[in-house]
Amino acid sequence: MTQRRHGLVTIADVARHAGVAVSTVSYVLSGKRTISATTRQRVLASVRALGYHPHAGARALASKRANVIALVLPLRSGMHLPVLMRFATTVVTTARQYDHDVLLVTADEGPAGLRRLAAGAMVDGLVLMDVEWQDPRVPMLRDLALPSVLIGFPASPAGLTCVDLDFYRAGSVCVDHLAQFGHRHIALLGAPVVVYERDTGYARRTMAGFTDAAARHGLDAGVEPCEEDAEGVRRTVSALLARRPALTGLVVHNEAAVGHVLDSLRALDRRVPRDLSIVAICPDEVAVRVTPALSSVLIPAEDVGHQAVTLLMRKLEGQRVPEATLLDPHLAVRASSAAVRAVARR
Amino acid sequence: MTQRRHGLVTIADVARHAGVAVSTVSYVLSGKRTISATTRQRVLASVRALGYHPHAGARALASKRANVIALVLPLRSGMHLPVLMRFATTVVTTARQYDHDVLLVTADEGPAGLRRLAAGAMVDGLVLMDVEWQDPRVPMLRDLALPSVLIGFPASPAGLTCVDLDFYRAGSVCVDHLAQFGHRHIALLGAPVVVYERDTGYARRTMAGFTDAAARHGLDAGVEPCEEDAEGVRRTVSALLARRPALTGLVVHNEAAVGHVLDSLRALDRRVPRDLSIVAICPDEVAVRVTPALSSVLIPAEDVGHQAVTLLMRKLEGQRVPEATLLDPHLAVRASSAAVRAVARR
DNA sequence: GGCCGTTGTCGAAGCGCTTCGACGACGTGC
DNA sequence: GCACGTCGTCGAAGCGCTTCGACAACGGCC
Repeated sequence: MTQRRHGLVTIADVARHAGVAVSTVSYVLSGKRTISATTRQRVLASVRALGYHPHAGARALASKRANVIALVLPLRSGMHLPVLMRFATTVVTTARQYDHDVLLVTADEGPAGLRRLAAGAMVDGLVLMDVEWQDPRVPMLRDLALPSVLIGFPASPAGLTCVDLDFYRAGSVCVDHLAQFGHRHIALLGAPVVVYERDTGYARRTMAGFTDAAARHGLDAGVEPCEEDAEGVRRTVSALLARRPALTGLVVHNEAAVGHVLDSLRALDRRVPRDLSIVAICPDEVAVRVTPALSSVLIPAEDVGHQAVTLLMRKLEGQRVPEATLLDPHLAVRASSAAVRAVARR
Repeated sequence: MTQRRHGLVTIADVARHAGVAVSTVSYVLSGKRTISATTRQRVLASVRALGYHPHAGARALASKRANVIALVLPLRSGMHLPVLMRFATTVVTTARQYDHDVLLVTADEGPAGLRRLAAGAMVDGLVLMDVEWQDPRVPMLRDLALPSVLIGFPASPAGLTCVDLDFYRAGSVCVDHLAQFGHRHIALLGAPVVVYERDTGYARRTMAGFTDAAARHGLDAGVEPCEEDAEGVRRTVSALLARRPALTGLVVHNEAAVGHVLDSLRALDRRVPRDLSIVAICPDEVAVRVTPALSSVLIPAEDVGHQAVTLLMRKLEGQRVPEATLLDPHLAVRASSAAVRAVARR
């Protein structure tokens, strides 16, 4: 367009064009000193006329701020990709609102990778996605001197800034919903055993929320870890129904298993929601893709991503932020849950 | 670690520590001038001792190379996320091998976003993922003066650098496979009608490959566009089977529909592969997740991502690269395809 | 043995930006 | 009417790095 032959439009070009000093242009653009309205207009007009964009490297060098944050993805690939993708795009768009760009970092460079970014002043801060209970990235965070925000909770979050869905309340909300519908015998179909053994934060917290709420309502409740493959689900479900024939309500916190659960119930000739009400904790996409559509507490990818970036920006400005930010669960009632029938079947 | 109290370790620190000039350190690190072995060792030792990493901004400013490439994701969200994610991580790791980092850019800033990156010298080049037949990002690419590589083919790829699976050959390979198994009556179950209407490149090319190969083998072949929802698939499949009862081979190029296709066939009491052989063009994950596992041509996410970055790096070094890079399809034979039975059923 | 071409190193000049201190040109207050 | 802030602008000093030209030191050559 209006760019110079070879190379970029520099702030000096703008200054010349507007007939002011370089520093004046800088102050107009940053707003760090008062500039008269007339001068400001003139400068801004020149900026537009020349199509000026500051040179990121020069800015970073002089200001000691790169205006870039890193989005650090974990190595393992067990998580739900659509949700992760929504996180990522939300992080990017939110960061842009704060005039920051996003550097995509995979954890496979390990600690050295993050250290490189820090030492090279490439980024001003980090957003770590999908943080696990025992996350290898967390220890290094402490001696890195880079502001960071974690999505998910590690075992010892003291001194860090963490954001996540409030899984405890999510568990409770599901139970509350079933209780309101008159269900007295319920179960939580949870993550695979290994997840509990790994001591993963969110699974435990959901379980606690479920158990506490059930106790509060005086319900007959139990927790079933559950594998994710069709066969494993089938076994778990039929064993559960055989053992607790009075069961009428099911909370499913295992998005991979959701489809198989419905298949199994169909195979066992149990109708949803006539014989059994289901509430799931899973991404909305999963909940509406199956038949019947599931009442569910969704994973608020957009909210979490937005919150994470906002918190990080606050930290970059030197403000203090809460260590834990738990986002309220929101229950969407759909076709899979209904009032318990007056007379118990079979 | 060994970093200075406040602020970074600079090249000057290294020079002082090693007892050489700043420029000498620079030349050791870049290799752009011959340096004696002894000096080099001394400098490298100092680099390690101090934990030196060059300041990215300063380097970008002085060298006019940011050592960062942008990964541009499209706005629409119709594509297969796991594959996209594998693309992305491959791009990141490959870029790292060339000492580059990756800036994540969503297309929702539009042309202005890319222009900003170019003008601000934030990135040295672009990788555009999931390029469509009529992609709004493509026109601007031409006057942007930034090296770029596209994943996928737009309508007019002249002057650009594009990488993708060779869908024409993918279509052919599927037909060849079925023909070898003796199938004479086959069909292509393709993308939804809108995709063909949108004139999307890959769908057309697959179709052409399918049709040409079928003609070459003298097969009875037809193409069926197919919606992605369960009901639409069911309709299409039963209509197809009713219309062409002799059909024994099916090529499915519609990853979202794959599961529904199998469901429909099951409902119609057609066994796979006994009554009907299926070959799919889809990500491996999709192919092995269903029962029976599908013979399939996979989308080589890793190869494509790797190729894209490699090509971009070659362009950054001023080398010429081919405009089109088509990756060979690879057929994985699994349970869903078999020799046609000697005597046709029903 | 003087000359020249290498080889290895140095010093200094920027790259484009931010920021600090300086400094006219204004009111204001007495 | 003079000293004093305040406001708006400027010039210059870096930020940490790359790169260019210069230049000792050293052999090889006739």
